[in-house]
Amino acid sequence: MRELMAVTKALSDLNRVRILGCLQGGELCVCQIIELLGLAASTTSKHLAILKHARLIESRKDARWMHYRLADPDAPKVVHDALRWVSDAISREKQADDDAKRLKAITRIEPEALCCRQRRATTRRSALRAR
Amino acid sequence: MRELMAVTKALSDLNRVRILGCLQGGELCVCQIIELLGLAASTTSKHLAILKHARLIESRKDARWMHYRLADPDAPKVVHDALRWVSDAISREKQADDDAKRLKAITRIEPEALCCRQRRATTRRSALRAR
DNA sequence: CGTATATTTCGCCATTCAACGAAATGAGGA
DNA sequence: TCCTCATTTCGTTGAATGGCGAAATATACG
Repeated sequence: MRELMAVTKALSDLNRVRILGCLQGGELCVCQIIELLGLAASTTSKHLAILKHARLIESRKDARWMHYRLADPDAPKVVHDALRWVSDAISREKQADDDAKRLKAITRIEPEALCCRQRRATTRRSALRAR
Repeated sequence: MRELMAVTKALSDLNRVRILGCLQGGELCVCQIIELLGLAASTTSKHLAILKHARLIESRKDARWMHYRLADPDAPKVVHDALRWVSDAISREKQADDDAKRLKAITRIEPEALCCRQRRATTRRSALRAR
């Protein structure tokens, strides 16, 4: 039951469902997910941790970058079936379309440049606060 | 998306998932669900309202009694598929077994007598507090 | 009509959770 | 080794949620 509830709780947040939707197109770097959701890096990281804890997603570290992807087929049946259900459900949502479009634009930017841009944005915010 | 998130949020609570599990055996009276979960009537009613709002369950009023059952097959696809997924997942959980056993005992009591018993229990609690 | 009663609604409290920024971590590269 | 930088962890805050009892609602029965 623990496992099942971890999955349902993971699915009960819009931003987490959006993440799953976007990962259907293949694995993504954290900075790309941050950009897509428009949330703080720390918040996004937490969402990813919750999804991972439910075993809905898996991760791969590549140098400084962390990539996330949907769970492999060898995941527990509960997880696999959940993923199938939610993927199918999301695909019929307008939000998924919009996200896919935005994601397309985001993936055109090199991850390197994207992170750089995000860094500048947060630095600017800090500077504003410090005044 | 609204509809999908209503479903995932409805599924994100253990007691609500348990309710769905028990309704697989057919419709139940509210007092039977209250007895099974061991929660206050008001709390149970709220859970049922959330499940109904997500369209996972439907209700039928019979005189003073309200009966709930799983959604009919003509429910939206998201709902129907969710119900299929969660039903399958629950069926493999020990909790479902335990609940089924307890439910069997509960359904042996006439609903009339069950409500009566619950009423006495709350009255007694109120009396204790009033001292 | 008025009483009894099954369920829901309301108001409250404690807990959980999503969001943030700051600090910590850890992996490259100078 | 020290610096840079992508990501995570930590601590805090405000909003949402689950729990309860009391009151309201709605239905049957005298």
